[in-house]
Amino acid sequence: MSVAPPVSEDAVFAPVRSQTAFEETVERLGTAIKLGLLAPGTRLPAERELCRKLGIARSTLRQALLALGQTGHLQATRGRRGGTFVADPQPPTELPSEELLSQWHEVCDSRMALEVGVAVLAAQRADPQALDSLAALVGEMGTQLGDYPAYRRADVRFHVGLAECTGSARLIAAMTATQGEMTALISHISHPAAVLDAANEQHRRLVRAMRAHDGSRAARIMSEHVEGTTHILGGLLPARG
Amino acid sequence: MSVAPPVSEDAVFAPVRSQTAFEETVERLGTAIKLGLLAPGTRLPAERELCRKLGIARSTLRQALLALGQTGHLQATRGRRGGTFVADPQPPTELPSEELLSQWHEVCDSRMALEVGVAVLAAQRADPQALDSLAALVGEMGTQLGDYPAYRRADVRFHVGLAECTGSARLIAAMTATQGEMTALISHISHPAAVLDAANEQHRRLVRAMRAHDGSRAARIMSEHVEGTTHILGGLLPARG
DNA sequence: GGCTAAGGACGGACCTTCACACCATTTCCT
DNA sequence: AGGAAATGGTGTGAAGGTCCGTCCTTAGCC
Repeated sequence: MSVAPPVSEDAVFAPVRSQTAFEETVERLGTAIKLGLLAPGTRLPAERELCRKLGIARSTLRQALLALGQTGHLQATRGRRGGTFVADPQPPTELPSEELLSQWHEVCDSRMALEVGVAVLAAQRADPQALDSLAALVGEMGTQLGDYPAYRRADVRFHVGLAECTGSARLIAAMTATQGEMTALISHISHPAAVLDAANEQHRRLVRAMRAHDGSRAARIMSEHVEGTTHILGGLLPARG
Repeated sequence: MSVAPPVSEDAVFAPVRSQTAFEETVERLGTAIKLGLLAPGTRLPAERELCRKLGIARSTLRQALLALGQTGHLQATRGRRGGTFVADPQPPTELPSEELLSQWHEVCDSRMALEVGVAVLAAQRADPQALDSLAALVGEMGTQLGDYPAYRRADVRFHVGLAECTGSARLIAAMTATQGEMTALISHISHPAAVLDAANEQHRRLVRAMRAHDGSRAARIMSEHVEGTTHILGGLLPARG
């Protein structure tokens, strides 16, 4: 019988973050819009149907839609053929919150774990058709080295696409949330074409490793890929705190 | 300008599960107790201090403590030297819920991603002292092949210890939650000593890989380790649905 | 003109959470 | 012995979030 090591109990007694249904809805829809997962012009399901899908009351959903409307992310039209539509992208993205900035190291760490884990699983389950889609996204990024917003949209679809290869709804949701945090952190820094090109080369090698179902190689490449972003952020943001 | 692939929007419109502060508190403390992270006899911080740490009202905290008291996980005594103490382990663990059983494949997938990602990060940041602790846990498991509950407690500490090596609070919390789900799923199946021994051999190799800071090897070993559990569950539970 | 499908608005019921004050019990210190 | 201190136990009311049902308004289609 050995003595249990003093496992850090900070995690157990850490603050309970109780997000309301309203907040979570704004977060989810807002992130999907900002990431381009819901393209401009997309029509959302009707309120009466959407609140059923989300498992919340219509009045709660409307609060969220109203909030997203006021920030210019959504626009609603009435009448028979009406609906709620995704508005054109907002050029001036808001600055990352103080809270997120102070946690940037945590964000990068959990991103590292998630992306590497997803890469391994995705490599195991690689589906030729999905790999072709990913390769197409790599090609698209290659043509958008000079247009960062466009590059980033394809980048997000690439990483979320990796999560989709695993077939796990949880991982897709986690990847979406993580990419949302990353976007908030990196959207306001410069992205030289050379940097984007190097990152995209890693995308290309990653797809090759997945075609070979080589999980170890995929993990190594992804680890380096994420490390690249983390390193850039580390040079611009305050040390971990 | 390419056409965006029809990214699955199911993730965006998935149900918003709003957990109350009460539920989350019961979940967190209950999981920590069931996993043995809070050992029997441990004294919790005083209510007035704990509710501050958790960021909730004292009355809300007391609801959770009352619930955990009624299930026999906690016991409170009054007076100057009083407090709330973790009770002795409950021999008859409740059966996993229908909900969890139906999601067992999702649980194993997200566990795979998390554990592999954590293994890579932990290998990079291996701290000799922490590695010694992990090795000690491997040794302890080796002496408990005939006592599954004791083995499992050390097993949990091992995996949570890996997450602690990363230094990321988020990853520690995620690992704790995942181990809680796994415990619920596997506690009611048989665990022959041979199987536990094989799993522990993987633990041993994992520590060696981490000592060498070999993230790729750590990822491969961890992948096989998790796959082992998943395979066993796959033989006992219904196909994914 | 009427039907229909969509967003928009309101009010009340219910539950959770919070803040605050106070009570009961036990131990320690003077 | 007696009071101070630390702890769990209890109660009350306010505030806010969520839900549900109902109705209104708008716009296109037959």
